[in-house]
Amino acid sequence: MKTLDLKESIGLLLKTSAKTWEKAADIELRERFGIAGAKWKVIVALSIKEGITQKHIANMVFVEAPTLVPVLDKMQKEGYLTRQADPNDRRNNLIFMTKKSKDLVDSIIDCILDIRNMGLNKISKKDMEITKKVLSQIASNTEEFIRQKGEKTDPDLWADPQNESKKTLVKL
Amino acid sequence: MKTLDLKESIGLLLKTSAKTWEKAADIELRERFGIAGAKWKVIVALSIKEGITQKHIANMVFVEAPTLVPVLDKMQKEGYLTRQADPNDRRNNLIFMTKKSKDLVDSIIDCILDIRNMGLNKISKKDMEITKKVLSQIASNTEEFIRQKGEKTDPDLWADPQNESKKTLVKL
DNA sequence: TAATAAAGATTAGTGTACTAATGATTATAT
DNA sequence: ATATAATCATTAGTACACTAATCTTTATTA
Repeated sequence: MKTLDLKESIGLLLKTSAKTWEKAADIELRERFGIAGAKWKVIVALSIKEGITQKHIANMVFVEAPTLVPVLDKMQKEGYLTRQADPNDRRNNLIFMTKKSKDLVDSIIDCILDIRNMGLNKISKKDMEITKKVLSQIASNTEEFIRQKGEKTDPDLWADPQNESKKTLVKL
Repeated sequence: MKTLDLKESIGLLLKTSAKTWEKAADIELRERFGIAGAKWKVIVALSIKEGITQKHIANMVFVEAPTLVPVLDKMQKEGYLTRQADPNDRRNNLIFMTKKSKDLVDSIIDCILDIRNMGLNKISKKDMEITKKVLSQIASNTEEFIRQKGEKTDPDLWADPQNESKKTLVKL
């Protein structure tokens, strides 16, 4: 019977470092602003462009639309954003920031940059560039594989004019 | 108001590549053996050492003990493993493989290696080494940060004699 | 030894994320 | 022009992962 060191599994390595990073960010954002979970990403997305659809936000933060619904519900209830019917296309909800979230944007971005500095401590710029390239290639390889298996892989991402083609993602 | 390119967020890059990798692995394992989700990791963990506690398996696959309970329930019902009371410490459930899962081990490991080859396509050995080092450093940085914030970070991992000290994880 | 603490498995509750299906609306095509 | 297809938001259902709390059993300690 063969055996395999789970600690050598790339998938687990990716998963654990992603999980730990997210937890650190969550702790800090919660401590400074009481913002938990996926909320900060929505605020940053809206700081880039307001009055966009829920689908559009979902693409920007790399989740499916239904995942976002309860998040937006809660954020709306807590006064971070408003939903407004699109007069030009009544299928759309257009999302706008409130003063409460606009006032937070700069501090949140500062916080994210602090977390980034902390997380990348002792890592050279060059090594980080290589890592980004490798992770993009991994994402590209596995996405292509999934596509070949006939399943979908955030296809709206490439179609979305807000995101300037596949090249942009690979640069990630 | 500041702004920040979400595509430059390390956390999101880690999360998306981890997610896509996991999805690819899930598709392939499900297709070949009908094994979904976290099951393969449990089988690989047991192939390393049988008759271990649920807590021990949880540590090996980097999840909390309660997360594993329903997974093991299902695997037991499907005949992949058995739970046996530990005669020396009646708090423990010792987990053993069945013939059904033993017969699968070699094929599962082959499959994991195939997925690894696919996922790492076009990535040089050297770049991958650097990436592993960087991801380990990121995990180490963020874990240290979380610890300083007074929260726990899989502490059992360091205490577990099966894992040879912190160095092992960093080598990940 | 008796009280207290710790540890393993579990349950309950929450959050996150997915797919599939639905209803409303808009686009496309015959 | 009308039928068909596609799109957005949402609901329902499933899965997974976490924390907190409980039960049982074992360790520690006063």
